[in-house]
Amino acid sequence: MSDDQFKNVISHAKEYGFIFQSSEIYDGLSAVYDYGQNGALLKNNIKAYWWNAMVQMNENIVGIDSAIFMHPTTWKASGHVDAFNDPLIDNKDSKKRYRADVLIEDHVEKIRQKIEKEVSKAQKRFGDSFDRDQFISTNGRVVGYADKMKAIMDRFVAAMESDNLDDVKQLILDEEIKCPVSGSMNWTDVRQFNLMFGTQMGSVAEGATTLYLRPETAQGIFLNYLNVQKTGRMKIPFGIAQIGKAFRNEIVARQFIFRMREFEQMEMQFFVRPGSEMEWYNTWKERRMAWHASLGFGTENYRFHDHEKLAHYANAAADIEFQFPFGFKELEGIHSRTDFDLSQHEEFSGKKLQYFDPELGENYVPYVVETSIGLDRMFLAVLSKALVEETLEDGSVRTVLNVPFFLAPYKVAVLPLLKKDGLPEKAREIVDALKFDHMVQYDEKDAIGKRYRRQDAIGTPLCVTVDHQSLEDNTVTVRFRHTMEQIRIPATELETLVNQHVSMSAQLKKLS
RNA sequence: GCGAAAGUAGCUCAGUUGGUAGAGCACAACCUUGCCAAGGUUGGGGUCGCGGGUUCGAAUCCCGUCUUUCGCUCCA
Repeated sequence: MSDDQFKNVISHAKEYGFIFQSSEIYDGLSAVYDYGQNGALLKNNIKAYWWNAMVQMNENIVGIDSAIFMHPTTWKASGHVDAFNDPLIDNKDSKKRYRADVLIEDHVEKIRQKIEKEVSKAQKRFGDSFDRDQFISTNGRVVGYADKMKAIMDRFVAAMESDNLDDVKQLILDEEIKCPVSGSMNWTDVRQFNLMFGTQMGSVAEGATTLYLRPETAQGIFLNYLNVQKTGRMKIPFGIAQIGKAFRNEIVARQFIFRMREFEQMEMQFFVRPGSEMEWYNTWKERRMAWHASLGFGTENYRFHDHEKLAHYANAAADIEFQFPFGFKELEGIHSRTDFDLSQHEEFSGKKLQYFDPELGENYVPYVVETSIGLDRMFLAVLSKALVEETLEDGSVRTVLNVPFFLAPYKVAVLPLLKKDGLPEKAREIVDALKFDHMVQYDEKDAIGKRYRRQDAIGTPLCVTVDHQSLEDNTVTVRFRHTMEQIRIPATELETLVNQHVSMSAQLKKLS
């Protein structure tokens, strides 16, 4: 798919009330978006399909909804406080960005290599009688290098601890550290990006606590794992699912709703016996791929990407990548997180987070297999693949949102063929009969063909049209979005027909 | 954050060497209309992203800024 088609997706999303840029009347807020009237419905349906596939279909998976605010120690234990803080610097000539700490460490490493060079030279000279430790502590040149290394690292650590980023830059200038690409020292200031958003709880004057908006929903599950296990009498293996907002202060957030600073995750943490994690990891890879495939967008649009470089907590990780308009990108992550998180929380909280396994007769900290999908990315995946410009037999073009019926914002549109002769009243009766179970739209404006196309554009699967014959024999025509075909049925059979076509349960049956 | 491009009505866009803004579609009302973006009449909607500057006069030229897209970079 080309850039043009991606632009179509974005403008269609706005034109038909799916996605609006946040705070548009104030020129917008970078990389923040709002869901409109149709977008909210579609998003809720995606959520429901995920939630039902996880929680409703699996006896051993339960769902929770934890708070966005969490005790600040949570993020020390999880590693986010350390790993989400990088001092960054750009070289203005090469336009390359570096982590300042990496530049300095590389520089120190070069000095260390000089010491090694001196050592090996001396080793050759003295032969067997060479005493390495003594040489290092007495040779003037080597001692000078070592002192310099220590001085650089001390200064760097002191500067970082006191948040003195100006001195970090000055250190780089003093040491004449050059850009490996351009070879210049034309550096920007050092800036620190904390990827977590901070806020204050309590009065700032009286020593408020700094809280973070959670950068992932997973920790809310880990902190509640024993509560759920005990109150739900859960036996391993079991899972806890959650849908919720997470926040990351991304340096660059782009590509529409693909990478946003405020986003929504659908995560499930599956707690397993240590040693069985790889088996479950593979099981969940398969199950999650099957869930995606069930939407019918074509299996060629999905692929696994196995991670070679693993995060500090994982012993296996894979992404499910989806072919977005801008290429294959991560849609969902499946990670074997080991017992890292629970062990860290044991250590930081001083509370035991073990599970007693009655079959083995022993206590252990469970291992965790995580499935984590970005809801907004899922939304973008659905929208971008469903939006089609179809050329009809007569050469005209029809814009249609081919979303699976059970995900469509509105399920039925009820349309009086004419705006007179009692047809609107009859149509209203049908709306009133269907609205208890389904999102139904009523439309009497414009010609019937235009109304059909309007419904196509927002993905409504079924249009019910009321005509004069309807008043005589109580039959209506039903027009299907995907084929444009029409059938005439008694109005009394409408409810059954609609249920049969748009129900999510039929879809869930296919999945299991 | 750097570089490039762009920003005019809800959408897609036009707007000449600087002279007080247009089209199509969409929207609202009415008329017409028997099934796939029909026709007619009327109407609403824009301080041309925002702020400065140059000028008698700026959508147009200059500077700044915000937002978006693309590339780099980053990405648990």
